[in-house]
Order: sequence, then C-alpha cells, then structure tokens
Amino acid sequence: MISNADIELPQIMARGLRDRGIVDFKPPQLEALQNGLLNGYSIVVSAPTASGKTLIGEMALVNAVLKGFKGIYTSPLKALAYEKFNEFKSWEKYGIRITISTGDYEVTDEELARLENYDIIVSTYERLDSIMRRNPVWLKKVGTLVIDELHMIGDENRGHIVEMIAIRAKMMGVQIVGLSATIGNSEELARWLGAKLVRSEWRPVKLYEFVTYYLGSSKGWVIHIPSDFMEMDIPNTVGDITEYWILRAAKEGFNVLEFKYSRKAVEELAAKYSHVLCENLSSNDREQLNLLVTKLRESVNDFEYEGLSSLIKCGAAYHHAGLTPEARKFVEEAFRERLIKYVAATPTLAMGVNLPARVVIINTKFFNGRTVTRIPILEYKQLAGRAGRPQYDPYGIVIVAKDSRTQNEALYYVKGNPEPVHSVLWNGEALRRHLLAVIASGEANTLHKLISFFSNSFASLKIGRSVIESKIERTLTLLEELTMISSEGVGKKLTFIPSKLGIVTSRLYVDPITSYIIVDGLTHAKRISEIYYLTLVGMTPDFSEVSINKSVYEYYSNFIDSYDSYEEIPPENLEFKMNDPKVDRLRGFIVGSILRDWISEVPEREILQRYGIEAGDLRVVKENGEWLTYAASIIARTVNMHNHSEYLKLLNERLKHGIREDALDLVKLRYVGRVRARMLLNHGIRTIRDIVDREGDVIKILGENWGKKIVEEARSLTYKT
DNA sequence: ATTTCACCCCTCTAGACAGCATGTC
DNA sequence: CTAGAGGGGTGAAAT
Repeated sequence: MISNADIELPQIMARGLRDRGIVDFKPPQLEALQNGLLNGYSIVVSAPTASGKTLIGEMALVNAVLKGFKGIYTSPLKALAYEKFNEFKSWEKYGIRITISTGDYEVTDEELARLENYDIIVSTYERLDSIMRRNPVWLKKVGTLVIDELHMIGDENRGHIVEMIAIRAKMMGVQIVGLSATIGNSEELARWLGAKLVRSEWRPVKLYEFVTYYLGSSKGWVIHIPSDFMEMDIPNTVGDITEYWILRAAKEGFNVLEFKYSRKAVEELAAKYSHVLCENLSSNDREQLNLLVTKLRESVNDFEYEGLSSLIKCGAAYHHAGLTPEARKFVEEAFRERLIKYVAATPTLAMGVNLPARVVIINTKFFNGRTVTRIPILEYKQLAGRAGRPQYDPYGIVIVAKDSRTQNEALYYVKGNPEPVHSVLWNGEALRRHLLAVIASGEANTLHKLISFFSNSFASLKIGRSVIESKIERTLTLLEELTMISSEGVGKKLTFIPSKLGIVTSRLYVDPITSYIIVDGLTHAKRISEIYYLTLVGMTPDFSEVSINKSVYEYYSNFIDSYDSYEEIPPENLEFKMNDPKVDRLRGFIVGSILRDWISEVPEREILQRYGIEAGDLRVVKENGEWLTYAASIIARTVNMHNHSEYLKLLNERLKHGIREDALDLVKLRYVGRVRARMLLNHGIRTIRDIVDREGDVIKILGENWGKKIVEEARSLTYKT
C-alpha cells in the first residue's frame, strides 16, 4: 500500500505502483487524488518539471481503463510520446493494452480500427486532432484525456491544436487531466475546462537560484549566494562563472548545462570550455571519453563527427536542432551517463526528453528578429526546472540570467510570476484550418452550429460573441473562395458543404491555402519540371521556414529572375498571399533547389555547404518535402490532374531516399541507400534481380562484408515475389 | 619593409508537428 | 529602451 495515501486505490493500480517501487505520493499527486482524480473529475495540475505530473495522468488513465473506458495521452513531441509509451508499458502485465499513434504511423482506416483494440493510446497533439476529425466509433469509449504540457495552448505555432483537442474533449464530456507548467492564469484555464486546479511549487530536489550578473571583462561576475545555501566556499565574484562550475564539475563528478538561444553561440561555448575541461580531466575520464569518441564515429555522419569529436574528447558538447536526431541522442545519452560534463544547448534540450543536471546556467537574452528581448519567466522556469538530478544531486543550482548586467535584470526571473497564456486560435491562420476540419468531418455544418462549436473555445472567455461571429463568417467566405466549401440555403438554413478538395485537405492535415496554391500552381503551369513541383510545395505556408544565410539568399534572389528563361518555376501567389509573395516564391525556390539537389544525388556535405545549412536542417527540409509532395500528389488526383499526381508520387519516393529515378528499385533493399545504389548503378547493376545474378560483382563493388549482406537481402526479397 | 594591434563596421541570432486509399453511374 | 561575439577591413604604430 502506498504509505501516505488516504485514498483507496483500485487494487490493480496499487499493485502496479508498488511493483514500480512507488512507496509514497508526492504532494501534487496526493492533492490530485484528493480532488477526485479517480472519481472522474477533470483536473488541471500546475506544477514544476519533475514534480510527478506524469504519474497523475497515468493514474487517471489506468483508472479509466479499470472502469471500462479508454484513455488517451497526448504530448507535444514525438520523443516525449515514445518516452511515455515505454513508461506506460509497465501496465501491460495487468492486461492493460497500450499503444502509440504518431505521424510515424499511418492514419488509414486500418490504423483507426487497430486503435480500437487498445485501452490507452499515446499520441501527439496533431495526431489526436487528426484522429478526432475522423471521429472513429471508439472515440465514444474514451473516458479520460490527459493533455501533457497544457500550457502549450499559448504556443504561437501549435497552441490552437491543443485548444481544438480540448474543445472536443469538453464537448464529449470526458475527464480532462491537464498537466501544465506553472503559468500566470492556471485558474482561468481550469475554469474553462471545468476542472479543479491543483497548484504546487513542490520539487523533488531543492532548487537554489543564484542571482548572478556580469560587470564586464575586468570585473567578471557577481554571485549572490542564497542565504540558506549550506556550502560556504563559493566566492562572491568570479572571473568566468561557467568556468568556475565546470572546474568543480570535473573534480566532483557532476554535470553542467548551459542554455543559450543561438546555435552558433552554443557551439562557441562548447569549444571554449572544452579547453578548460581538457586540462582538468582525470585519467579515468580521459580513457572513457576516448572510448566514447570511437562510439561517436559509428553513430553519426562524418561532418557531425568532425564538429563534435574534439569537444567530446574533452567531455564537452553542444546540442541544437542543426544536429541530426542521432547526434542529439548521442550527446543526451553521454550527458546522462555523466561522461560528458558540460553541454551548451539551445532550448531543444529543455523541451524534449528529461535531462537534468546539477548546475543549470541560463542566458536570457536573444534576438527576436528586430530587437533584443528576454525570454519569458515561464520559459525561464522551464529551463531552471532542469536543475538537480533526483537521486544523484543533493540540490540543483540555477545560475539565473548569466547575461544580465544588473542585479535587477536577474532578479526579475526570481521574483516575477510566470506569464499567463492566451488562446491563439483566433489569430492568423489557425481558424481556417479548423473551421474546414469541423465542416469536413461533419461536426458542424451551419453557421449557428459552427458558432456554438467555437464558443466552447478558450478564447471565447475573453473575446465577444460578435467578434467570434464575424471572424467565423469572414473565414467561411475565404474557404468558399478557396473552393474548400460551398453553401446552400439562406439565413438560418444556411448550410456549408465541404467540397471533395476540402475533405481531402482536412484529412491531409494541410492548410487550405497550401491546397489552393498547389491546385493553382498545377493548373497554370506551362512547362513543368522537377524544380517547378518542388518550388511549388516549398512556397506553401505548410513548408516550415528554413533559415538561410544572407549571401545564399541574395544569390538565389538574383538568380530567380533569370531562371524562368530556361526552366519555368511557379509565379508569385498574389491572390492569397501569406507574407510577401515575392519572399514566399523565393523561399520556395531555395528549398526547391535543396530538394532537387538531394534527389539529384548531390553529396550531402556539398548540399550543406552550398546552402549554408546543417545536417539537421536538411533533414527537416527533406521531411517537409516528403510530406508535402505526398499531399500535393493526392490533391492533384482529387482534382483529376492524374499526370501531375503520378509525377509527384514519384518525387515523393525519390525524396525519401535522395535518389534519381533509376535507383528506385535498388533502395528497396535494406542497407542500400543513395550512395550504395549509385555505386551499383555505375557498374550496370540496375535491379534487385541483377544483384542476385551478379553476386561476384556486387561483392567486388561494395566489399565482402556489405556485399554479402545485401545479396542475401536481395535473395530473400526475390524469393518472396 | 613587415608585422601587430586597436578600432570600426557588418553580420548573425530556437524549435518541430503533420500523410500514407479509391474512384463509379 | 534592451546584446554580444566573430570576422574582415583599415590605418597607424611597433618591430
């Protein structure tokens, strides 16, 4: 039995918790239970990182299952979803069936049917939104929805997805368990959801916030040591605050995490302090790190190895989204094992997996496109929450605002309250996507019903009804112009009917304007080519921004005007402009060029150099290209442009592997990607059949090791067919 | 004659989710 | 209002 629980737990749950070694509940967990978590009451928990929020959600889910319902857990990141999925698996031995659904798996009818067989479904926000739009029958069986990182509802880019999920859950009348960071208006959020609020400041490890500020290169940093901090040997001023903690970390065997909002800066920090570390490593550390570097060689590509190996050899590393997921994982893993003592990171690290360190140093200033701003308190708290590893560290230390110049600048984060979060459903582009989704799914089809649907939104607590009505009406007009919907009847009987294109658009999960741009671009094309298609998908609002440095940008901006004379590219979209139509087109042309290089088998290193991007960025461009060429192919088919559709499908296949058309057959084999496929093709081996027939040649070309493996693969594949 | 150095000006700046089937009278 | 580091160029001083 859980020692401090004054609430009776279902037997299976009690057993499961005990098996996991949970002997007592943490304060927020207890409070959630006391507020009726197991009686189906909706609850919003507002508490710091690592205060045991996940378990609250987990108990609610298991409880729902034990009562015969389904439970859904949803999170902002795939990585987080996988992490929770693996954690929740411990309930499988009690007969609870757990599964995961993210963009890595299809939302086919079969997938939807498959999900029916599970009790707990783990998903990302977008995937859950996508599923809810399809309204599978089993949705009625859902009793509990856990929304992790509920404060994301205020996120400019993705908050509207969270809001839509919550609106639907509210309308379904299910128990909602919202797990949120500490925010300024948690009462408001809870009230909106009809939930009880559990607010807690409790942390598993004591946190000491060191107010620190910089007085310039000659005077260094001033440190205000919290009065209740027990160690007396910390100086009041220090020449380099990061260096100070790194030296202690190397000696005492803990680790240090520094956050800064710039990739370049983060790389520079890692380089700078790797030298400091290198001179202070124990021989044991040195040995282990050398071993680690040989492992690095096998885990990441050449250019990332070049960037990281000299740092890791000294026990330092950087971490940002320019790294491939493999490299990021490697750094995280080594840091967790405390082989790497110091990591300088952009906020990726704080958003994603749980990776605490005893000392967290926070830089708070960043450039927002116009001026220098400071991160919100909410974000500071998220970063600070990473200080202190439960079990390993006696306490956590946060160096508050290393880059502040005065005490007050730093104090702002210690004394201030986290900002409130606001709905983003009504600003900008979100509404048109969701309005279409609601109409396409049949959730509502008259003006009256639509207004009543969206009056459940978080925003409607603040926005007047007339504003909502007029926004909805304006957006409906836009959707009609985009031919996503049509209307019938007048006045009260005015009904909206989704077009075929509208239904497909909603299901593909793209912006209606993306869909429109694709149809428009394909309709008006004269001489169509690879670059035309790729630029077209690159121009759509769904293709995420890529940061391109100025010189590359200028080069292409000069190039684009002369380009049309030998290969046509899509014109600027003037009707439904997103930002600046010229800029959209140029951006499309640049990502289109990147994608074309990729499927022309230009070596990866050369692509990165040519466009001044990093391996992780190329990955993102590639993924966007894959998703949107697929979407475009389906869109083309629904408007009966079958030739375009076929060609886009082909491009989609080529993008997956980064190959020319002639390699499509070969890359079906495991262990064969763009490079080996080309090596084989250069020797006239064109098909899987050829590989089987010319085993000797294959081994000569690829070497004994890989050659044999690949011939084996080819054999097993030809036998099957 | 060559190297060094102080100084100015310019440039640059976080992240990551989504699809996957099929057209008939 | 609110940054800070690095790179490159320039011109003058130092060697």
